[in-house]
Amino acid sequence: MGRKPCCAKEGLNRGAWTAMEDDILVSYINDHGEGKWGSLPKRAGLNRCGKSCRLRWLNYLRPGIKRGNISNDEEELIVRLHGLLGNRWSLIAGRLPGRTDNEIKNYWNTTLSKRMLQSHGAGCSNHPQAKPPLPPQAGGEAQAPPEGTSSSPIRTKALRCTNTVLAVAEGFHEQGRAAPEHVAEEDQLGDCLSIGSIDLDLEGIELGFMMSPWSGADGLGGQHFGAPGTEADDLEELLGLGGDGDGHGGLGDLELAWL
DNA sequence: AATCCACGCAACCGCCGAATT
DNA sequence: AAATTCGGCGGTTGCGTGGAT
Repeated sequence: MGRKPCCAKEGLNRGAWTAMEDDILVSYINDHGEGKWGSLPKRAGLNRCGKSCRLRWLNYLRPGIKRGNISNDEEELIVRLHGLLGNRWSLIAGRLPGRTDNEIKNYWNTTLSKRMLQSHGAGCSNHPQAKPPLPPQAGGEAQAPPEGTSSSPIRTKALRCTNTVLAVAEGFHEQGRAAPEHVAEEDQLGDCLSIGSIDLDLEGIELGFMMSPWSGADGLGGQHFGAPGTEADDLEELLGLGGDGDGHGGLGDLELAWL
């Protein structure tokens, strides 16, 4: 119900994109902008599925894409963010301007996961096969915070932070938001920080996730938020979610703890 | 020189939530 | 309010390439 039939089974081109297809897609999007992926192939004259067009554009053709040569800073950030967020590739990619979720996912699966295994052994909780921190449905409720409490999960929606937003412990509320959609919803942290040249924002990090046992047990990032087993209340206080809603000092502490 | 194998990457698939009708 | 469509995400697959045998 509510699901459109798969468009990829009706004689459409599949597999690797040709240079001509790329040209058509790029010129069309340059003229008409992104969006309307479902009807784009028809309008652009491409014999491709809309999803395929979107993927090609986002992962390869979009301006500003960095390809290859992931720097040490970026790699370190990926490891840290993966420790915090798990396999939320789009969320991680949102913190790495110019990088795509697909690239980061591939990089993790091919390079970093092996390194993690080597350096942490087979039991490493950051292995990609590790369970996601918060199973969305009923089975995972045991780990989820109780409903109706101030620690209900914050929605995780990847938001790009391509604009430089420098937020330090002092006065970050006055700093500009990176994008209109960053205008705070009440359940979002809505804060950015910067590591070197890499901008971060903490929007959408699930509190429940950060409290999940495996994210901080032996991983590479979670423990920076506090010792494993940190009480939810402590984290709420740390994040300023349970108090007066200001969250000012807590986030400052958080940043310091993380960095 | 030929074959095999492992690796990296691009692309596909299925599902889900948001938006729209 | 329910049904439908759209956009996006994460997992997986398959192909091309380079190194080893």
